[in-house]
Amino acid sequence: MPGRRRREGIPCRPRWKRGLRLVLRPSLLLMLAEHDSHGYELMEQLTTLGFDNECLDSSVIYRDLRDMEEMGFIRSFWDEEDSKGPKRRVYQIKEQGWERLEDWLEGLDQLREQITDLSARYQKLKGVKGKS
Amino acid sequence: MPGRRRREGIPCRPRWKRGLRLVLRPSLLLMLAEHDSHGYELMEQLTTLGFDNECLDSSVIYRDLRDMEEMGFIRSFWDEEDSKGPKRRVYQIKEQGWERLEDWLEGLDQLREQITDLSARYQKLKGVKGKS
DNA sequence: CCATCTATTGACAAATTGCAGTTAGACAGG
DNA sequence: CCTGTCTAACTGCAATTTGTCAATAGATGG
Repeated sequence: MPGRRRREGIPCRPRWKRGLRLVLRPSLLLMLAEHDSHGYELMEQLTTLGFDNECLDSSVIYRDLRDMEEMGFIRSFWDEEDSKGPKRRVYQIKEQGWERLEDWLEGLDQLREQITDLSARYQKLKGVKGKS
Repeated sequence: MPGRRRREGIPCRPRWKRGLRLVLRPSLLLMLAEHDSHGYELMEQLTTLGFDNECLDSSVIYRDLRDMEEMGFIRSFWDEEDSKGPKRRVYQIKEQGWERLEDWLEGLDQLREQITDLSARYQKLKGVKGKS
């Protein structure tokens, strides 16, 4: 009945989803850059990018895809081929999507550096504390 | 009049504030781990951790400090010494704060790895596209 | 006494998220 | 035929988080 891919009643270490969400859009866009795909497949493939399926509600993925379509980064159409099961909405990256992907990755790279610095500073602090 | 540190009317490259916010709490906590401090000082020191003051409304910092106090990671008291200017609320890290800092940094490290993977996969893809 | 800098707080609209539910085709087993 | 399960996509809403603006207030310099 649920129609979604998520263990029920499990909280999923509270607020780290938030961080993961930041890379979700870029991740989806990258996968679409690799090849056209539909929501359900993307959702399953997200594990290859470090996501934990048990903790990601499928509605989030569909919603993000919709949003990205509205923003003009991707386009979609209903799958022509009769694959068994319900119809699939296949997404395809657009030129604007490539540009945005590049932007996003640049931003994420900055974030990565920030984390590196933060971590280094923490290690240094621990070193000082440890010696005293 | 404004009482806050922010250029007015400047949008600040739209959606990357969101990413920065993810490291804000850990950053504040780290700075407090280094030494006790008050909101205004912390705000100014944030540039040393890659934040852009022009893009961060001070109310955000104060709010986060308050939240962290409520969560039991830090404590605060009004500054006794008569430094000129208005009174300062000085924050101090608690034992629980050290623990949480460690947790947060661990989470951020995972995020860093995720970004690294994502980036690598993008570079690989560009390589393939370039050669064809 | 007026502007400016330091310092903190409050209030509210807008955006984001989590969670649960709905629809629906296909297929397998009893 | 009925039931359950898997695939697939979508909707609605309450709760949380965030962005932005405004208010307050001591001190200082002209």
